[in-house]
Amino acid sequence: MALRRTGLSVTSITTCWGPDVFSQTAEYAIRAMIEIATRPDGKPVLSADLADALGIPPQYLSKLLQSLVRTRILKSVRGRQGGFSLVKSASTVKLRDIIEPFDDLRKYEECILGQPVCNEAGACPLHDFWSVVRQQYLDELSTKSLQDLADYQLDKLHTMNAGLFRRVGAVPGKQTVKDQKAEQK
Amino acid sequence: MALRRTGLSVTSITTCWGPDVFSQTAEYAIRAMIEIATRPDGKPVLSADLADALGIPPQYLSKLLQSLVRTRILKSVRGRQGGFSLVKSASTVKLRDIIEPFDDLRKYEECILGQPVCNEAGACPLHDFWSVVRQQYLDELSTKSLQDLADYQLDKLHTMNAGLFRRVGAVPGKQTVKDQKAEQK
DNA sequence: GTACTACAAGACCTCAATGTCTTATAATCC
DNA sequence: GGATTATAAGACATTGAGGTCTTGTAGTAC
Repeated sequence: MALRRTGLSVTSITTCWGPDVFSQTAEYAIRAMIEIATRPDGKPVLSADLADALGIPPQYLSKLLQSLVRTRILKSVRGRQGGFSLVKSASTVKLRDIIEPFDDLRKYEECILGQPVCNEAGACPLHDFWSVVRQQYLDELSTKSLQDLADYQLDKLHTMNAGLFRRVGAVPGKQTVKDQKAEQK
Repeated sequence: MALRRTGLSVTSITTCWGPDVFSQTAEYAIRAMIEIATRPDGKPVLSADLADALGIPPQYLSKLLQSLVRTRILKSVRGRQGGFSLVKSASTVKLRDIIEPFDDLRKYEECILGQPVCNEAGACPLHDFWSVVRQQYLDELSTKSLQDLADYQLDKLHTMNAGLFRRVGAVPGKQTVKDQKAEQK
């Protein structure tokens, strides 16, 4: 399964790393939104703090959050006491709202085998199977809210206050970027 | 959803085209295998003929098929009367066998949200949902055989002898690359 | 109003999947 | 055995997602 290289070139077809449900960008967005939603108070969160807590490249996260500001599910405040915060309640933000700015869901309307026409009238061999799975996925995106995700995450953290997660930003006493800078002085 | 470009660079995060179930390469492989399996006789099929019938870049398809020869689900014969053909019966070739050389299915063991640990003990907010969908998908890969896919395809072609498919290679009288060359002379 | 802080935004870099080009090699027909 | 046909395989080109760097701009504290 590993790449087989001889000299400078690839002998066989380069092995790809397989399918992703979300793009890397969308995955970052989901995790960041959950993190923001689980912060106890509604205070704006610094992009750098989020990046630090979640292990996401800071600059990249910043641009990503700006995109979400543009789609009106986040707002940003500049200057001191600034940062990113939710525009509306987490329960009204659906998973789909977070993903759509990055992953084109129209992809799911296309045939899984790339046939130009694939519907009930003329389907590809995997149509029946895929149409079921696809619908489950799309339903989940439209149904599940940010609140649901945040609740789940908080519940987990409380019941098993453990070191299983790298992300502990929601835990009181978490060291922020600001704290670290203060220490260095 | 479209790319927003100003001058040479991209203003916002480049919009990705979303998730793919199969990589492009694996998709090609599946379609090629179905095509080979639906050829009436067991005669070897030319790579160029397949590429032509399926609209796949010929050289790329050639390399891809060579990979499948290496994994022993295809065999190739050089020279005249040569081409690619199945090693064993289509009913013993599972969808998984076709995909695995290209798409790393271990990807499906990982967390959909990229958390280092995500199992029953400590799950991400989407774990319950995703573990169901994932299993359905993996089951389909392990269960469905090339014969199933070929039967489905042949059935469709017979019942609705229509112009809905670009691929008509299984239809008797199909013009092959060889035919075209003959015409040009 | 000046210094500071934090978001905003475009240019640029990297890498892997995908696709193309060219040459080598093997099998068959005559 | 020589011409022909078709696979084999490495080198090279392309493209877009992901990621970094640098500079600009806006808001706040004092």
